[in-house]
Amino acid sequence: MAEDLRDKLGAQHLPLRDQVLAALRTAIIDGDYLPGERLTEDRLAEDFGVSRNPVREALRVAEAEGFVVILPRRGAVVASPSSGTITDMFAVRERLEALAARLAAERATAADVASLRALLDQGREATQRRDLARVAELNSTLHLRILQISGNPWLSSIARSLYLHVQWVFRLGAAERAPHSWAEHIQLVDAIESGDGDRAERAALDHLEAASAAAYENAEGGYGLR
Amino acid sequence: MAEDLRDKLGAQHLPLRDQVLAALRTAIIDGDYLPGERLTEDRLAEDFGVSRNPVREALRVAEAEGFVVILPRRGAVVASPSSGTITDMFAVRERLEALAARLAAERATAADVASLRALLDQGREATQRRDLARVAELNSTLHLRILQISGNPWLSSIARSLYLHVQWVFRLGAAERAPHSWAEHIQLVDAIESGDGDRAERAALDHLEAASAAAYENAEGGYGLR
DNA sequence: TAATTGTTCTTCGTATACACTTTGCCCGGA
DNA sequence: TCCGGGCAAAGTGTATACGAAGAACAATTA
Repeated sequence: MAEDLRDKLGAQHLPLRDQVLAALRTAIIDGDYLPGERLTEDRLAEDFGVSRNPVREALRVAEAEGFVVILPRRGAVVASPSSGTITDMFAVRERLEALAARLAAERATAADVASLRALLDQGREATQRRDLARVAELNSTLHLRILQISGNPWLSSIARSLYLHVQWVFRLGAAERAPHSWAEHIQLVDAIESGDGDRAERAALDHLEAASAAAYENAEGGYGLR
Repeated sequence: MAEDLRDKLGAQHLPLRDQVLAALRTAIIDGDYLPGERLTEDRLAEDFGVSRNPVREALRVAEAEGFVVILPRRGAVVASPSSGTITDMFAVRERLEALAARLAAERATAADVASLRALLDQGREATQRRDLARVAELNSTLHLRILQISGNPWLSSIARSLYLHVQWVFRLGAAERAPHSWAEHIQLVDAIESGDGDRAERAALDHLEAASAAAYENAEGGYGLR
């Protein structure tokens, strides 16, 4: 029963509210909770096997992150990304990831570049195996790694949050984008390795432009959820 | 009108947690709570005259926003911005506000421009009265207004949060930046009115460059807090 | 001095209570 | 059938109490 989950959660040293937040985020991103769906505190508390307090705290943060909308005295619902949201998110993401690419190019150590190359290798392999889920995961890891290499915590945390949302909207809209983007990733890593900020920024912009276009294609007629 | 009613119904009641969050933010920004200062739940609850629950929820959001740091089982302390923080924040802000200026230029209605001009007028007046606090406030309002006009909610909320932090760091570092930046603001509004995105973006960048330089000057030796 | 123990302060999570709103439903009247 | 009133259920917002566990710090002991 609930104790099972609680024991599992408690075994780790993270506060329950964080566990709940993480679980809530992934549940939303994975589509377990659909946009517009009502999230009552009691239900979440039961789902996660905790009391209302950790749930409430997690909900507030989830709201700040844009995953849920909270209406006073009416409760929380899963946010409903509109098609306009895609445009807006990509407009911001474009700027931020371009900056990240530039900074990464200017600051990357040999070890940093090596870690990126390793990810590319794994990605190539996963692509050959047609393991799309793994490719998507590596894709994500690569982006986050570049953000980390940029060495700017603000940039990193903001872009990371935005990236999560993009994934969410993607998944909602349609199937995942194919490993198609991998060629662009190679360009990007090459540019970062070269240490040429301009070039890295351009590569990032190219990549995002393609990703954005893909997002639109997928989104065609895919957002009738509300 | 139906939506009017609906908005009013729920939105009328400000939950305590939101009031606490707002109060906490401004207390931190105004320096009432200094970096590194410990924020126990009991104390905050007493300070704000509420129970601990709203305080806890506000603290989680404040953490997500970067105003406090919460160490598990140890509690919350006011975040300590380092001098590196300034560089990082401005790097991000530069990109975001440049984008905001461009979008604002492309989308501003006549009424939007008029509201910006009104702010400029009030600013000029306040400057003549040497009412620095008011100038700073108008300054802030102007920036937020431009973000709003940009019509991109993501951009707006992210940049807004960043802007609050910049204010905070400023205030910590030294006295406020003078109305000196007002001339740049006029340039910015002119550019937005012209509808020329490139020009608006350039104006925003110029403005931020100057602001950034000023921040550095002020920060010289001002951040011994950690 | 260094290690150990104990005390105290807090956080973290649970549980409970209750006022107040919102929502949904039933019902009677046009 | 449709409408609106009214009523009950559901759910949030807030307060309060309590216990377990951890961290900090002082006291004690070797």
